[in-house]
Amino acid sequence: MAAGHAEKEIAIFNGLMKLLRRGANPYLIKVQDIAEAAGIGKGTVYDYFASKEEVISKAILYHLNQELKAAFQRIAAKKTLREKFSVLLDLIQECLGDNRSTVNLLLSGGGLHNFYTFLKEQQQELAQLKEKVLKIIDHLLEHGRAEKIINSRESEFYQLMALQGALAGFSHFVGQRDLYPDVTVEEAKNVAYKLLLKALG
Amino acid sequence: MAAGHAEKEIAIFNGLMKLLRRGANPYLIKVQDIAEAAGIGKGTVYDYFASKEEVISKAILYHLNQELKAAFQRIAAKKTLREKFSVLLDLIQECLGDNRSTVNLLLSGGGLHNFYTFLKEQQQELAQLKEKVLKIIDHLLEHGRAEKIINSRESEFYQLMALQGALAGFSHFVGQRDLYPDVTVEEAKNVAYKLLLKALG
Amino acid sequence: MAAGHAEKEIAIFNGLMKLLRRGANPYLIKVQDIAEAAGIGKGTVYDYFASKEEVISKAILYHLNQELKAAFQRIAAKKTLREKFSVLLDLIQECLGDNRSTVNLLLSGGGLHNFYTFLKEQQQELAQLKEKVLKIIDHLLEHGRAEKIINSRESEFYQLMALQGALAGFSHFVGQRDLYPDVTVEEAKNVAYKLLLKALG
Amino acid sequence: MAAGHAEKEIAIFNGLMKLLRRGANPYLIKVQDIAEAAGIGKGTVYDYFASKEEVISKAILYHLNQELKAAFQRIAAKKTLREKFSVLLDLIQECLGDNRSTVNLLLSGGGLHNFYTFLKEQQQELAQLKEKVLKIIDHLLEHGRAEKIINSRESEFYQLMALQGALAGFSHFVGQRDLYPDVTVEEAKNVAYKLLLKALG
DNA sequence: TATGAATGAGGTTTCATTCAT
DNA sequence: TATGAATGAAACCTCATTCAT
Repeated sequence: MAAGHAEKEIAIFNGLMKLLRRGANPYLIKVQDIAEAAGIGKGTVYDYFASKEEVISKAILYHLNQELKAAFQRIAAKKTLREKFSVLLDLIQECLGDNRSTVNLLLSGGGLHNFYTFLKEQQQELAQLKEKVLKIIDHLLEHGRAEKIINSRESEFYQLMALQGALAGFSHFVGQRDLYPDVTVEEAKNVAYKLLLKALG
Repeated sequence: MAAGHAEKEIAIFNGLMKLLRRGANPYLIKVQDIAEAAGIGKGTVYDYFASKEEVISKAILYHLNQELKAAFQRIAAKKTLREKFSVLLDLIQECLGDNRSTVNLLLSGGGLHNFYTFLKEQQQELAQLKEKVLKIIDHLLEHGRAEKIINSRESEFYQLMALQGALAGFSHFVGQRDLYPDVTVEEAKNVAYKLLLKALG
Repeated sequence: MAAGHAEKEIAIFNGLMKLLRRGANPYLIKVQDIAEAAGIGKGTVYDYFASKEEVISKAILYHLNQELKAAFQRIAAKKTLREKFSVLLDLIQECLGDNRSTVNLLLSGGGLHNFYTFLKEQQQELAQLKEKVLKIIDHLLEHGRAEKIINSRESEFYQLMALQGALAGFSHFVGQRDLYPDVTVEEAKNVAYKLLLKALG
Repeated sequence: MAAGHAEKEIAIFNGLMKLLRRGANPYLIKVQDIAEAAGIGKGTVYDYFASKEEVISKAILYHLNQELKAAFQRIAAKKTLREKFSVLLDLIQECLGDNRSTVNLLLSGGGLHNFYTFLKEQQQELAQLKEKVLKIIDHLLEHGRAEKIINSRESEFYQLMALQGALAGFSHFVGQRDLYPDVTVEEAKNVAYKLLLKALG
């Protein structure tokens, strides 16, 4: 995916993400909007994509891939589980700061096609993404086990659910800040880590 | 909300939910579809609602209210935290069985307006819903404390996040069953409860 | 026309005229509006008329007939040409005071079907109206001749055009008062009479 | 107004006028009709105008402007009042020949918004038109005074009403030819001129 | 290759008319 | 007889897509 994208395609992807980050609803975006955001003509969009649905789907997937790759690098760069987890929480916060991010939906039960139905036509890409997410999760769990912070008595499924739970708890906090006016992000991060340790320690 | 709805309104609400439960995307539903699903004429829809967006928004909110009320009753009917929690997990599973349920979105960070943008015009109703959800959460936590299963040393925020986390972990399992072909629902429920206890016990 | 109208019909006619006098555009009036103005149900309108167009057409004609009958009586009641002409000008002014009167259109070249296309389906009634208007005109001219104010040297056509002209001049004044802020109605009436005399004296 | 109109706009204006001259009622014209008359697609209409009402209003005003400009030129080209007045009567006749002309409404008391309600949203253009009409009237009166055919003893208002009256008398004749089967257009024109002279000579 | 003017299918909405009560 | 809830035909308008330039 990294390769094989024409310069114009990237411009379109970037334009579209600008729109989505600005809070635009993918179902309500017009081809006109996409062309404008990319700084190209409306017809040009169709020189690179077969339909509006395809542009939007591919743009979302392209950027998710980018974000996940960057995410993995930022996480891998840290040495300890605590730091890695902290970076992951930061990433979640950054993404949820986007009005309707994409990453947060990966975490929820709904999955990405709840975000944009037509993504389900991109099964292959979706599978790749899922794998990338799992790779990150696995990376964390493995590290935790290596550090002896996570004990290996529990099943892999249990460990996964524990991690998901800690992340989802934090996601919920970020998404509903108004419910917790007195809680700082730092506190919430600590709580999430504490939950992780209690579950897996 | 329960009261004050004409018979036809309810018919429209029910028809619409039938569509949504069948996996229809609210953004792609046509007024024609709504009328057909309700077994009425297209024009009749406009005798009761001002626009398509209004019908869909109000139908979603109406049914969420119903579901939450029923949920609370089913939960309240149980005596122990373990049973209450189990019922809540069952509810989540039932809802996520719906192709794109509504309840699961309440749990995710995104919130309901990620499900249907135009809901944000129904602020009042949305606030009511949020309160109902919190009431359920509170009910569980209180019971847990009364049963001495949940200790009161941790902050309320911590308790909330722990519960959210356990629920979200299970939601993730239900939404991504294909990732865990060997795990039964019963096992997943047990894991979720175990997570809850470890976090709050 | 005077007879043969059910009480409800009259109510509908009166309601409609209330709307028209209020400035409503006959093309934009809804059956709902008509029913409301008449204080009856929408369905009832169709117990008395075959279509919306028919109601409106017949209402207009009914009221024009009434107005013309009253007009003739008011004019006939006066003794001298001067007085009769003055009353006619008063009538014109009253009618034009109505936002979009009907009488003024009789005077213009366009004719009544410029006011409401569907009137042309009521040929018979329209002919009756035209005759009533001519009767009034003739009544004035005859009186003028009897009073020796109008000389009989000129052709009947000439006399008609002269009268029409004087009336139209005044109509124009009434319809475009803003063009003549310094001219009083009384002055305009005098000018109109002067024009008549000059033309026919 | 002549300038600043895209080629397509003019095509739409011309198509619409074709419809109106053919006797179409502006309230009953469909966007489809407009597009067909202009030989373009339905959507294209909306590339140039915001709504059906706007197209129709602007088309009417555009053509009235054109007609009035041409009218003024034809009148100004003549040397004597008699000839100028004769040309004006010819113009009236030509316009009234159109089933529901526009010019005739300028002459009647009703004014243009009786022709098409939505014109009243184009106040600026309407004012321009009124001025053009007055300019023509003034041009005639001035010439008459210069030729000593019109004496200057009477007030300007009187002169205006006299001219309006003569024109309206003729308009009435043209609009109601069936009432005067034995009168030729030439005779009617002579009568109108005679009325003018009697009133103003 | 890139464009945006043009298109018309298809959507939402209105409202005259019907008909069960 | 009188009603107004219900209907769906038909209107307006949008916007994805095409294609001549």
